[in-house]
Amino acid sequence: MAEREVDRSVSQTVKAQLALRDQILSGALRPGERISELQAVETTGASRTPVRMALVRLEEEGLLEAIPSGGFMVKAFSERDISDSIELRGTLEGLAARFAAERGVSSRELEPLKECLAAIDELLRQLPISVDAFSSYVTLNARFHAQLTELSRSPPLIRQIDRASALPFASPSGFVMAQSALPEAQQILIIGQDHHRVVLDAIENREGARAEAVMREHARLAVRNLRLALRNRTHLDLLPALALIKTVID
Amino acid sequence: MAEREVDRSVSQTVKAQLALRDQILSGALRPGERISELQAVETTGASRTPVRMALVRLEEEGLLEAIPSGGFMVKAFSERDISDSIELRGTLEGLAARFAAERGVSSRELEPLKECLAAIDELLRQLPISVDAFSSYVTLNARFHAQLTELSRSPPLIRQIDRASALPFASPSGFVMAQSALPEAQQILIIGQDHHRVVLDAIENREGARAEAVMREHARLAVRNLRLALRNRTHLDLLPALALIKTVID
DNA sequence: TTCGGATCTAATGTATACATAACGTATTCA
DNA sequence: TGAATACGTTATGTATACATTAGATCCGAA
Repeated sequence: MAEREVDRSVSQTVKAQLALRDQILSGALRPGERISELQAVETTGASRTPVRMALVRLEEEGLLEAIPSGGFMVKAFSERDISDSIELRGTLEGLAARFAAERGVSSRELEPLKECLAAIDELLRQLPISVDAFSSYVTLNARFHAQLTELSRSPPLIRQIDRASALPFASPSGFVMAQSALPEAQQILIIGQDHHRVVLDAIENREGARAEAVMREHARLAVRNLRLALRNRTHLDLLPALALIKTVID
Repeated sequence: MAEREVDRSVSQTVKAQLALRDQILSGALRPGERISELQAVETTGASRTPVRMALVRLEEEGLLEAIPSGGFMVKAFSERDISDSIELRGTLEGLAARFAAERGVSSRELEPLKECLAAIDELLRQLPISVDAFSSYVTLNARFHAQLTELSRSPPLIRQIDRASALPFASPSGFVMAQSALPEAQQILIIGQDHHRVVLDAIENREGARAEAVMREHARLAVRNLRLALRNRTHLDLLPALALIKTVID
């Protein structure tokens, strides 16, 4: 085992999980295909025990499906599955926003959100938006959503949102990069940012229903992105986990 | 290993998972307490490998928490955690009801739901409700909720609802038995059944918003049950997973 | 030629041995 | 007497050997 540098700081289980997830998302493992443990042992460098642990975790994560006779296979997702997952995430984020609004949030807690908002404003100031700016947007957007979720101060809800966002195509920034080449891209970013602004305003004014509705609509934006990206198939390579999408017969 | 009858039809992993879950819910393992693998090996009869698999699954299920330095501990829940979990479940069921209403459901698909409804009606006809009837109600209620979830025809959503209902106190019937001794019990059952009736009507008429709102309110009924049960501490022994609730200093 | 059965192979499920890290205790020094 | 360090014990993380089961292939019979 001297052939491979083993980083002792991370557990073999985590390493195997990351490696397998990469293989799944990159398409090296095809949907419907049974994952061979022995093969995974070879590609990840971990032994069977941590590999099996990683497989169980990836199943819970939603990327794998247990085969009744034993073992796991890569899950396949339809376009409907993906849009439903996004709407699901939006519904949960809506609940988080409502909790935040109803339960009240101090201006101190709101501070980092507003900083995030201002940073995105800064990004959008210069049009047209560069690819670098898109990349920065993805980071800031993810941070905004994470912080917003935290505002609910509800550990069970935060946990569920994290789980719902674990599917790469369901995450808040899942389809942002995919639109970077689309003509509608800049408009969509501007609209999305307005959603961010409105939801903070609603939370600040303790308007629960408004905060919830806006977050739901915000997720719908991602669904629109998904549709656009699948229609204009030119930049599908920017999509994460494209390999998991059941290709419609066309 | 002749000392213990091993049923080969179920995997050791599943057996260990069931046994450990029982121990957690019955309070044999206390919240905050580290779960010793070796001890679990002795009590479950499985060896360390399946025990570890079971522990990972129970963590994903939400009953256990990973300890940073290694191993797992039993999770503790506050009253707020539980009511949030119920509201979370209600929100997801609301989404399922809305999907069903918006996407349309054939009368053939609605049939089993209506049978379930009629069976509960039959139960409620005779007042006061016996303990046996309560028990039947729990079964029928669980079936109704499961079938309703299926109506959404959304695998990702069904999956999430199942996960949200895995926590025993968050499940649709989690607090039904707890109220069996309360004076308000019969009213609550009657109201709950009306929710069932209304949500089916809404779905049949494709009224998405109405179906969603009713299911949310329906979950609120469970929250009220929780509050009532915790106030009247006489029949707390009927509660599942009571042992997991952080006792408020009183 | 096709269907059924048997055997063989290879996979997963399980058990256990080993290594490493963490925690507790005891002893020593300040 | 208290605190810090070192050592020992016990836990978890990992690797691997073994067993059992499922799937595939091949042969034979109808």
